[in-house]
This record gives sequence, structure tokens and C-alpha cells, in this order.
Amino acid sequence: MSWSRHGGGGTERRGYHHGNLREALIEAAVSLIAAKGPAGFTIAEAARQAGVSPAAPYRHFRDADALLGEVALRGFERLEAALTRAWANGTPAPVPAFEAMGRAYLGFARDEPAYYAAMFEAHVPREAAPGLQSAGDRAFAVLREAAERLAAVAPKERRPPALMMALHVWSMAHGIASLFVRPDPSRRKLPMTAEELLEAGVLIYLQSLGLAGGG
Amino acid sequence: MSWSRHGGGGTERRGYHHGNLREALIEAAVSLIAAKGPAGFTIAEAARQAGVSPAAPYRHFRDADALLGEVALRGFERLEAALTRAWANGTPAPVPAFEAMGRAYLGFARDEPAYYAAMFEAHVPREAAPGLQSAGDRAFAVLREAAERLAAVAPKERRPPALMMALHVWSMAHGIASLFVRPDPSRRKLPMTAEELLEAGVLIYLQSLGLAGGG
DNA sequence: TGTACATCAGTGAACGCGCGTTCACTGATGTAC
DNA sequence: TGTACATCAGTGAACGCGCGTTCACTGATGTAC
Repeated sequence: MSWSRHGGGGTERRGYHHGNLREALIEAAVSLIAAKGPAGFTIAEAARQAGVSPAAPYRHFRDADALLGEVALRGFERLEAALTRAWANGTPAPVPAFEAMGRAYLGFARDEPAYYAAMFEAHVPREAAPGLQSAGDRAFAVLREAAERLAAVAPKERRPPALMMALHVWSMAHGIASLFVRPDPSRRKLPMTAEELLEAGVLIYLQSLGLAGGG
Repeated sequence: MSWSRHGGGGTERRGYHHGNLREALIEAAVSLIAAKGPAGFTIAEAARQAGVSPAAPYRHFRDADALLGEVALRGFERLEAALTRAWANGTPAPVPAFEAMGRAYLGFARDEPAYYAAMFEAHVPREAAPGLQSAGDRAFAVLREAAERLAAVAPKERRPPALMMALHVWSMAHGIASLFVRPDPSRRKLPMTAEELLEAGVLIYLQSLGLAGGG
């Protein structure tokens, strides 16, 4: 395999062929977005960071949107993995597992700002990368299935449509992430952590469905 | 007043002095952001649209952030007005007035996409325009005061901190606006309107606090 | 009412910059025989 | 094992473009007297 000779870094010697330029460009895009936001990313700069001429990226990506779309796609895959891990198939119990999933969403926004920005802030057309749309669908499906499991446990007369539950929780998590987690220069200060805010909100919401203790 | 001679449009004859360039640039920025998103806006293009040389805007704004900041500031003022109007001092009753405020938030996101983008998507530093931070504070204060009025009506043993209620509802409204109202090319389809989704979410939330008729 | 003057909003030409995109090319790779 | 050849990833030079920003300037405005 050619890229085994080229492995990780950027400064390393290489021949005429890069060997793994596609991956290197994606990595470069991620680090550029992390540093300067999605608007600060350009194909030319990504090429420079990959140590390659400005024309080279066009062998792999039609334009900037295609590259951004690939970053977004991988972001959705990572988010899906993180949510799946947190939900842990509803263990030890559905409600705490659901809460863990909420924390995972915020953790993703915090720890992977570049992916998050490509997914939700770059306004990449869904056709930009093949599979982008379905990767997004799969990430949301994790949340929806968890909501279905929860809904099944709820007292029948209070049970809302699981899809709606999923949308409510996603919206609250996403709103909190956008307003209080993403590094925005005009971000408002919170009197608690974003995680505490979300956890409280979800608990209040679930209580109403007969799913969480007391109050 | 000099600008009384120059009034509205752009194509109209004018002399050496524009007379109302500052306002014209803000209008141009709003229309550019509406058309191409915050990233598609440039000082040069705003100047062109105002019928003025590319150097002229620098008499009024230090840079693009200052102009965007001014747009964001006015956006917060408009949002504050819209929320205040919808809340209507809690009439006819706190819960429906609260719901109306939620609809007003979504309506603002839908009807004023340029302002919304400048406020929440352009990542303008809060120092970009004097008063920007406090305009944001005032808009949020409307929501917070409404939450306080609602909290006062809630049964004591279920009453959450009003600030937290405000943050929860703001987050859900903002999440729904970001995910389902803003024109995002990768936006997911909803099985209901954004307004219905938010209304249902807020009702479920308020039920839990003993504030809305039970399910 | 008239005039001189200070002020300052807007001009227009110019600059350097980085970007996206193209093109004919070059040289590394791997495969057919 | 060797050789000829097709493939195609990456080159590098070039282009036109629009942007931000500067500068000495010009001419409209309004105010002091």
C-alpha cells in the first residue's frame, strides 16, 4: 500500500505522489475550520497545509463544498458513534441513558467544533458529498430509537409520539449547543454548565410524560 | 435635515454627498445577507449597492464586523419588540402569551433571516458595535421576565428557577429555529410545522411545572 | 444678507493579496506480456 | 525477471477576479462674523 510509506505528518519527505492526499486534505480542512471557522477555510490553504500545489485538490474534490461535505459526513458518523456509545442500548436504564446521550451531544459540539461547524454552520448542500444526507439520518435515528424505547416505557395516556420526543430533545440540545457551547464571541454566560442545563430541561420534559421521578 | 431630500431608494439622483449613507449601508448589508448569507456580504458590495465608492463606507464603519454588528444590534431590537408584542404583558393569560412569544421567535427567524443570521450565525464579536451586548440582553430580558411571571403562578413545590425556565425555552426555540426554520440546504423535513413542534414542546415542559392543563 | 472658512463626506485611482480555476506537462505506479 | 505502456496523481505557471485598504483630493454644508 503506497500510503504506508507516507503515514502521518506533513513535513515529511515525499515523492511526486502524495499517496494519501484525500485524507490529508480532509485533515487539513478540519484543522483550518477549527482554527478559523468554516468561512476561513479555502481549498488553496488546505492544499498548502497538505504540502501540495493549489491544483492538486481538484483531483479529489470538485470544489470547496465537496470537501466540506466530506467533513460534515464524517462528523455525522462520529456523532452517531458518540450517541450510540452514550445510549448504550438503554443501559443501565432508559432515562439515565437518554441523559447520557444529551451530554454526548454537547460533548461532541465542544470537543469537535470543526465537525460540528461543517455539519450545522457551513450550510453545505446535502448533495455536496454522496452519503451526507443518509449519514445525518443515521445519527438522528439513534436519537429516535432511544425515544421510541423511552416512549414504550411511558404510561400510555401520557405517551407522545416518539418522533416528536426525539425532535424536542434534539432541538433543546442543539439550541443549548449553539447558544452556550459553540465558541461564539457574543456568547452569553450561563449560571450553570450547559450539561446541567440540558439535563434539567430533559428531566422536566420527561417528568411530564411520567418518565422521570418526582417534582 | 439633509437626508429628507434623499429619502428612500437607491437609483435616485444624488449630489456629491449621499446624505444618509450609514442607513443605506445597513439596508444594503441586510439585503446582501438575506440573499447570500453572512459570508456573502462584503463592504465593497454594500458600497456598490448604495451607489457609492468602495472607500466611502470607511467613513461610517471601521470594518465589516462593525457593519454586521450594527445589523445584529438592530436585529436584537426588533426581536425584543416582537417578543414584547407577543407576550403582551401576559395577556390574555400567561401560558398562551408565553406560547405566542415562542411563535414570535420562530416568526422572527423566518421573516428576518438576515437579522437572524447577523445575530446568531455571523459570529460577530460583542464589541463590534456599541450597545450590541446590551441589546441582546434586553431581548433576553423579555423572555426572562415572562418566565418569572409564569413561575410565580406555578405551584410552589414544582417551581423551577425562572432564569432556568427562560433558558430552556429559549434553547428549544432556538434549536427549532436553527434546525427547521433557517434556510439550510441540508435541512430535515418535519412532520409538522416548526410552530406546532415548539408549542407542543413548551406545553409538555410547562405541564411538568403544573402550569398547563394536564395530559 | 453676504462672505470667508473649517469641516468632513465621498471620490477615484491605486496597491497588494489570496483565491478559484485552467492547462499542458511530468513522473511515479502498476500491470500486461 | 524484465520491458513497454497506460494511467493518473500532482506540478507549476498563469489568468482574471474581487476584496480590503490607503491616499491625496474635491466639493458640499453649515457656521462665524
